[in-house]
Amino acid sequence: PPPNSSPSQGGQISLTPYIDMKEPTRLILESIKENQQPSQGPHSLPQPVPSELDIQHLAALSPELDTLSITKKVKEVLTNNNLGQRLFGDMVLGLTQGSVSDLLARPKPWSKLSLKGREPFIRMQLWLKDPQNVEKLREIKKMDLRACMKRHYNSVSATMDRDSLGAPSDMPSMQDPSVLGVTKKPRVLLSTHDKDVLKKAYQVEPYPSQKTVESLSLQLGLRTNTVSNWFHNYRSRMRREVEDVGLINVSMTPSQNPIQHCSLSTNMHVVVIKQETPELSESEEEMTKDSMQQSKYMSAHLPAGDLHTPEDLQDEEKQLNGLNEKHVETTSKRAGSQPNPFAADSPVSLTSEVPGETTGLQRHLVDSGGTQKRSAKMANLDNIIFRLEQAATKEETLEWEF
DNA sequence: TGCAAGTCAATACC
DNA sequence: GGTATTGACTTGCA
Repeated sequence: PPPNSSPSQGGQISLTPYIDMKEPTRLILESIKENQQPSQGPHSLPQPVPSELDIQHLAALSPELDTLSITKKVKEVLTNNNLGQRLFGDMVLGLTQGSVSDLLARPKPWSKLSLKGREPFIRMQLWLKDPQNVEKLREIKKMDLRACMKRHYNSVSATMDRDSLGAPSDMPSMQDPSVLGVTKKPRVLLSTHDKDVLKKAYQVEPYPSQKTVESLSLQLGLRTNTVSNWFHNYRSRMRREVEDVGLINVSMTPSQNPIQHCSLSTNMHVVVIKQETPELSESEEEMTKDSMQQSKYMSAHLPAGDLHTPEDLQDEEKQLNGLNEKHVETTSKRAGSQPNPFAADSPVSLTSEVPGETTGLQRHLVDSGGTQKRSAKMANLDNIIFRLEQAATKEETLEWEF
């Protein structure tokens, strides 16, 4: 990394925009600003090749990019041209296949990314804008293939040479870490039972004390580090899942998405059940997206306090099993469009700022027709809003079923 | 010191 | 063989 900047987190890059910036960076930034949506076509002009420092400049100075559409486009181009994630990761992003897969499948919204986290998206955007992007990768792929074949040929002949010299045929290759005196630590594979126990412990205590970690590691026969790592990873992945909800639902039709089960905070679950309507009109699909985006918004603003009690958690599985019945019951109980006592002053109010007026979402529903089904949905949405806001003010706990 | 964010890389899965 | 998942690790921050 360059001496005057830090690649990750917290805006440590202390650069003066547009003053010290090298010419290529300025040109690239201008081109990103010009068109924030990814584009690819014959009219694109060749880009200057950005350096590592340029990328960091861009991450710091770039306007907001649409990470979802960037990854969507990248996936499309890679798939259409039969280019693998490994190749793309190696040659374009400087990341491994697993990281590329993760990034493409679960892009974080731009605003949630650290400077370092933004770099791959800058690289993707620049790659998409490069008119020769596919050709370049294809060429590299061909060369790679040839190199592989050459390596294979060499290794075969080397084996034959060894054999002819009387060397053991099972002699380890120099790539083998054991040859270099490095003993590879075998990967820990947690059993389903282990994971179940850890998940249950997480529900009760997402940030376990040292004592809890030790007791869990004893109980499961794992190293304390493994238990701690599991909690770190699980928290991080749960958070990401929450962020995904909005992004994923934008591109997913309700028919593809019968049940949404996600944690809204580290210890709070939301279960959204698709209503059994055979077909949804465009406006109704929009409504589903809207409500999920609202959930996403809320999730980012909800308190991280412990909203579960251990007693409730014991019944979690039962509750999940009986969701359909509960859903009907809850919906019908609240179907009377219950007034929301927190609407006016809640810091995360989703309802109209003017009391008595309908929200944009409500208007949307009214505009799209006044059928009974829509009324039920409106009531259901009221219920969602009401409960989200209750949770935001910590006045209601536990599982939410909509 | 504990945490989040980002990533690697082994393994599972299709 | 390509992609997805996930335990482990590094880095930087508060």
